[in-house]
Amino acid sequence: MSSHRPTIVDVAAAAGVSKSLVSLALRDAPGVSATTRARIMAIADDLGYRSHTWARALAAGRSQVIGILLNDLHSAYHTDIVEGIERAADAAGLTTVLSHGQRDPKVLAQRLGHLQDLSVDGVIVVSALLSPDALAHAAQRGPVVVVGRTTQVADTVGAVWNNDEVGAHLAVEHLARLGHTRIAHLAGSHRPASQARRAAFHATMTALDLPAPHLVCDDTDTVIASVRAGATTAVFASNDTRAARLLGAALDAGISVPGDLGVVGYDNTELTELLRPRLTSVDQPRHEMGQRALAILTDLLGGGPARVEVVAPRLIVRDSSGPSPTP
Amino acid sequence: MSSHRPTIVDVAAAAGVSKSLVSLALRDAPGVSATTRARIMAIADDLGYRSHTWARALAAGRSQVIGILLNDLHSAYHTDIVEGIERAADAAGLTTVLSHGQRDPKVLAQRLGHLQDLSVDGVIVVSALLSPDALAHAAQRGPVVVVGRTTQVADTVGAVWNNDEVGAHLAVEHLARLGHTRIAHLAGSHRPASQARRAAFHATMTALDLPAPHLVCDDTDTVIASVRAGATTAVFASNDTRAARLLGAALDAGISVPGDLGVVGYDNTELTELLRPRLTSVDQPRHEMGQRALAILTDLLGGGPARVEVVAPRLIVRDSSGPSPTP
DNA sequence: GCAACGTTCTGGAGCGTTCCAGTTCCGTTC
DNA sequence: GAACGGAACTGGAACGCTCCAGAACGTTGC
Repeated sequence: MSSHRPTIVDVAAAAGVSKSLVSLALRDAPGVSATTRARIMAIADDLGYRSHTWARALAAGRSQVIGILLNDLHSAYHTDIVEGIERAADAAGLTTVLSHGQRDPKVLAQRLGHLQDLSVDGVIVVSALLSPDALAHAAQRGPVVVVGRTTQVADTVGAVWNNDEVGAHLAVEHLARLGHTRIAHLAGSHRPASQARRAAFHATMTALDLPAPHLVCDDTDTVIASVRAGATTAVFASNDTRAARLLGAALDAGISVPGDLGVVGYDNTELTELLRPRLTSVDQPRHEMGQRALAILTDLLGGGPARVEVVAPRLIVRDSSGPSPTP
Repeated sequence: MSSHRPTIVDVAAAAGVSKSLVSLALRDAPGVSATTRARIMAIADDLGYRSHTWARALAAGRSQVIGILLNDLHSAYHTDIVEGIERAADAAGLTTVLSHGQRDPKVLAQRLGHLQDLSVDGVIVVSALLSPDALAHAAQRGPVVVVGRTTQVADTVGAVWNNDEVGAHLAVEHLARLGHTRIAHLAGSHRPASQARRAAFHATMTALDLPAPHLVCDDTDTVIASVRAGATTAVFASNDTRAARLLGAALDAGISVPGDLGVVGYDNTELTELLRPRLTSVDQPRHEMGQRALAILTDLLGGGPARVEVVAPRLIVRDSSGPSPTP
């Protein structure tokens, strides 16, 4: 009645072979006859044997486990990326564990450390909040890939992000094509992705010859005031949550969307379908980004160089963007 | 230029003491003089030593890591619970790792197995999708606490959930007090929590002497049709997402909320503030639930019995519920 | 009939840590 | 000055596994 978790030694004893052979058999390694292997497998199963991941890792030097660190769990955006990673990891026979950092760079860095303490084989950071320094530092301990735009870092860190320039361009062009000329940008933080979207907003406005000044601010009230004053008829928001807040504020202010105001978000989260009007948004291919991140990581594990991949976004048109009101 | 991660042996060599002493010093164990301890600490720090969690776990038989399994990452509801758990875990000096099961009982069971393969000290399951059998089975391998209502299981599994009866009662009573008599229930799945809410809906309707029949269905269209027919003026939805869909459908159908239709959700997720009108909802004390789950788990680790705790929800009134339209 | 070979299997060392039973050293006490 | 006791420290076994060198055995070829 030993309540002990069975080990390969137990299996070996039951099968009348050495523990080494059990190890080989269970790992599908060559050098074990088919019949013996089958017998060992059956006995292991019978005993309820499960391999002890970390004992294995300790002995083998690899754990076949990768860590995923995400910004926070609240974000609908990050989770699809995680799914992409996990699907690819499953296919590659890797296990994943998650951790998250509550949107706080300090916590993120700490959790990244914890993850690496577990001696996972590598870490994928799904967050743009970690400084290049922190990433480079972590990369000294083990392979690191970041999903999310960063200012370019040490070439030891792999990265995947979407092309924010293209995304912003798609959004603004779409609004312009609907006849809007007074387009504002509801901007995000000062992180690289937001910066890029902001810069691309300006560039596109200029390229399309739309009349200056181009209103850019990070504050809903200012935008609403501008709409009321007739100085803005459409807004490109730097993400869906901001767009949702703007939508709420517009309805509160009696501004009809898309009648008086066209709105385009970014990230194509599930919010887009829950809000009314449904939100036009720029979609990042999140699953694909996750897959690519894992591919970069496995290459890194195989001794390859860290590379950066940039994927293309596309615009999903829904109800929040319509023709410009005739002036 | 050994790129090797430093071990206690390296630290011991550098400090000119035995590895045992280093181990003691780093763990703050007694039997080390203050000066030696300080010296060892300094040297460890210097070398960038970090303890190898799983080697430690292997030797000590405990890892000080607990696993958290969640339903899926998309759910705004679960994430606060996780935060509650993690905050408590931090305070208790435990590390956490997450995993999730994509809303699929099969995947959940598999991930639960993976988590236990990592030989974490215990697992908290934040999902109501796992069968009592699966939970009991997992509990044989190690301590398990579930957050979310389950039909009562083996007394080896700890549990926390909110009092759905009280929650449903609060919602219906609120609507009744506003003058609604024709209240429908937009029901959830057949899981225990939904069942309980449904049953409590009926019980409350009866207790309040509201006229039968009490419409219960899980389909938005039917509810909308009933509102159109004048047979329903208010809806208690089994969760916020369902309520959000109903809100969308109502607006699509030209039904004004709360004018023609009062809506109350459940879970008080962030959706409640993003939607218009803002959603009245029943709040579960999610942080508290997470904390309690961890408390139960640590008691379990200490050899205590598994217990079940039920916490009280409360109603948060917002804009989606207003006085009944005069008939 | 014997060497050479391939296949299957074994024993022991080692991964980084903890734990336990000692050992050493120093200050007290009688 | 011998005996004791406690604090500080050490060495080796153990945790469950992998890896490697080599043993055992049957086949093949000459």
